[in-house]
Amino acid sequence: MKNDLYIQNSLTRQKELFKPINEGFIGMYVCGPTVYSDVHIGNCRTFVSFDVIYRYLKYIGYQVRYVRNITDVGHLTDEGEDKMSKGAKLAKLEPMEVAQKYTVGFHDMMRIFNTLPPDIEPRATGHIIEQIEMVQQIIDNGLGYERNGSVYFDTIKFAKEQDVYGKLSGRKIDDLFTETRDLKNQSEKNHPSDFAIWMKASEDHILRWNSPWSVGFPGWHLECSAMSTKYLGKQFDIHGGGNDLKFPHHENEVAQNHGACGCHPANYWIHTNMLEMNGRKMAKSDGNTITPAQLFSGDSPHISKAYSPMIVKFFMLQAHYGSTLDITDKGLQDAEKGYHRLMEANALLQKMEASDSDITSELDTEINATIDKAFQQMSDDFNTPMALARLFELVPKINGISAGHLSMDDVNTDTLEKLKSTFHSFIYDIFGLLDDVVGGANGNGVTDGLMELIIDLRQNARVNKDWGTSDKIRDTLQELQIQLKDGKEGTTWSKN
RNA sequence: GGUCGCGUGGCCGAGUGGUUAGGCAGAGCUCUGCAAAAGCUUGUACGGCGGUUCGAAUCCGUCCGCGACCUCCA
Repeated sequence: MKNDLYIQNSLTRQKELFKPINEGFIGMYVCGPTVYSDVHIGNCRTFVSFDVIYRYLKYIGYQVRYVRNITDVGHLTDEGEDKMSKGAKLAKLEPMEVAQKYTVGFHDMMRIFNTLPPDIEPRATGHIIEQIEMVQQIIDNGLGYERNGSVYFDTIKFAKEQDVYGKLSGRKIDDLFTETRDLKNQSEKNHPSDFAIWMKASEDHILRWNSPWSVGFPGWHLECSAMSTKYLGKQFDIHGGGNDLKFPHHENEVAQNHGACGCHPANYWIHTNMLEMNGRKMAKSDGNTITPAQLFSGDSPHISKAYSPMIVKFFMLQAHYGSTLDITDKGLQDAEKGYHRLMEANALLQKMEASDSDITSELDTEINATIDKAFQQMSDDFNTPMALARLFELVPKINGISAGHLSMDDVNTDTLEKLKSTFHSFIYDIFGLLDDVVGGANGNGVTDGLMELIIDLRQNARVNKDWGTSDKIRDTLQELQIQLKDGKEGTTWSKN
């Protein structure tokens, strides 16, 4: 089952065989959210993607330390104003109040999507000392310079000394010389491509700390370098984030790590791609956006109905993390049906009893081959759509056995167990889906009991050919979003 | 303008130098009191034009279209 793992490495632009620095252990750092507003559905996709990666790494037996930060300082807007204090002024709240509010909201959303919490979730404001130390190291190594209390990273000197800057984001250093965008404090810098690692605070800047250079605050890119180094070491295995962070954030992070520690921080860089809606980038400015809450409530002009978090998650899993994914109402509707089909097949499967068979049939061979393929494809750069496709190939087999079309006698006892554990592992352990579909799955005794009673009454009516009563039960339940399914073995139910 | 990526059947979305992705939708059939669900069967494809090759949707070139990034961004 433990196939070799291959990862598409953004650093080399190649799919590479994964080899951890320390056998059996993985250090993974993922850039977390800036907590100055409600979490965006695009953020959710990124963190769902990395959750699946985290879960799979653990599933195949690694001990993983997953570090995902909370950015609560230093992330600048175009106006040069700190996002935290900007939000605070607008809402008349303390900056940390704003950070706290949206951090809690973020955690709630991550829980709703059933993602696992990271092993360490450090905050930028909790690591000011580490960041100041890193600035000092960069200065000591000759790659940082101070101007009027702010400290800048010397990208030109770094680029001349080592052929590193620009490698990750595929930027040529020459292009950096032609950068023309006009930004605040640009004149203080030796060169436009230099970036702040410590910023002197202006009078009205609320978030500020003492430092050897000025009362100020750390540059945005610094926190990730400082915290990844602190918790994972100077060199670790995987660094992840949305691909919009490649430049400048990740590129600058790499520069800082070189500047402070003289080495490249991560062996494998994983970048997730963007979520679009109706073929265009999501943007609040032109209304082409939807919030997680709107998806769950259906309260948006872009969708026709509500979609549960698990449907949205399943929809995301149908695309590879490295591809852009287009949210459309139709796409979500299709995902809903597919998700139900998978969960219902799983419910049937988990109830199946083996028939003590040890024969090797064609069906048996096919099931085993498909299972192996599913894991093999999941190990090929975490290809969730391919793994899902393999599970869907197995669904007709499960339904076929259940319907009596295929025979359980053709399935080896061991194979059935393997099939059960494969479905369970993928659905719950690896994809992190929850079952909000199949009746009885949530262990709600009262509901299950009532449903059993209703199904029993309807069955009596049907035996007596009292179609009026049986159809009334069926139609009324239908209105309550409960679907009855008459099969050979009796009637089951599920929620729509 | 620069850099990178993409263009697959009605829709979404994988993948590969020659062999079925998968989901949803469609068609036919089976089952069913009628349905639903389920099962079986089935059609439609790789942006245009060149090139490499025994063979390309898959490699190369070019054109067209789309998107992302270029110090707000997951």
